[in-house]
Amino acid sequence: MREGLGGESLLFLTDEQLRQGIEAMFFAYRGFTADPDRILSDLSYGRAHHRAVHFINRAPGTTVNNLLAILGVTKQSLNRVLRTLIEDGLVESRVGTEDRRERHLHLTDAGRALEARLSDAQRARMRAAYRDAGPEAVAGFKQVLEAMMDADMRRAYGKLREKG
Amino acid sequence: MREGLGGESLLFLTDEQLRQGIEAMFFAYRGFTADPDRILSDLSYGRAHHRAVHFINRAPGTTVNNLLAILGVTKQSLNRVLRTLIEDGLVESRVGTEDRRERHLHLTDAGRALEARLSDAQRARMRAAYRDAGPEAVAGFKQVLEAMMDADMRRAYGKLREKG
DNA sequence: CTTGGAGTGTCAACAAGGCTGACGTATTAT
DNA sequence: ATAATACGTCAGCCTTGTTGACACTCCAAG
Repeated sequence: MREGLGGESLLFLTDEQLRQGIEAMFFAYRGFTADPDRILSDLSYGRAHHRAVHFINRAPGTTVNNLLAILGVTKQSLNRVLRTLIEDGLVESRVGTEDRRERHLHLTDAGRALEARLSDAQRARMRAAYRDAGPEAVAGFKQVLEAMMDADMRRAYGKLREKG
Repeated sequence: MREGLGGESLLFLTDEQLRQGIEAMFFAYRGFTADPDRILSDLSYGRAHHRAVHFINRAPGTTVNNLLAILGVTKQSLNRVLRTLIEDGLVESRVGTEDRRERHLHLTDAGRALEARLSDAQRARMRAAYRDAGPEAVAGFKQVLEAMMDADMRRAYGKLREKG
């Protein structure tokens, strides 16, 4: 099996290398969420609100069930977040026309404004990291992350990429 | 500024590319924590316990303050986790010899066993992802993650790498 | 037209794991 | 002596996750 790779070095698969990757993920994820978290705490929102707003912006008109699957939480959990966002006028819930049981979610202008604010903060850090690392590193970064996802999340991710 | 990079393509810095990276981080982090989370929930432990055990294993004899800085939580939060780990005989807290105010943390045999179990699960996924992506991708992956960290976390990460 | 099931919303209760603030107690440093 | 440090702990609050139960609307199949 190792020989099947044509004798190339497999040193990048040592436990120590893997552990470094694990720790890198941990520390990097903290940085990844730090900037939006600061903005959110001023508004007494949390990460769950950010995630909802992000994916509603990404796929306007998405149904609650759809969002549930992407976010991987229970409807009760999502509903609590969604309710505050609707009350605060950031999200609009429209009864479906084809299937009137469904609620289609859209951002209001205020919602889009918040999304942009959060996105900008998060993208600024990503942009700096991407620029520091360069295009080849970025390609590798995405490749590893995609391989790390659960199969169903990889599918969801793929669908979102198509839309982009 | 763009010209300063020698005219190379900067398409990897578009907002759409950045957004894909953001979503990749989100989905990948879920996969990253999924396997240990399953093990932990059977033991009525959480991610916080995993993190503590991981870093105590990584830097045996570390002090509480040290761990606090690495984990980025309050001492009250850490203490709650640490207390259960000590009660359950997974972690040992030894009074410092030089400075007797300090408590030095060590894993017991049982603690090491749990750490290994969690590590193995997490590493298995990382190893699969690394192997799928290949060594060049892994190098890029780490480069981007490191660039994404806060400065102080990058320092902490560097220190841990030296030890490894 | 009735009935089952899907999609949704909501109530209640609970737990993990963050947070702040305050206080106590060794121990060390000044 | 006094101040600062390291740690533990109590109390209380928040977000965000969980289960379980129940009701409502609406679609589709019988």
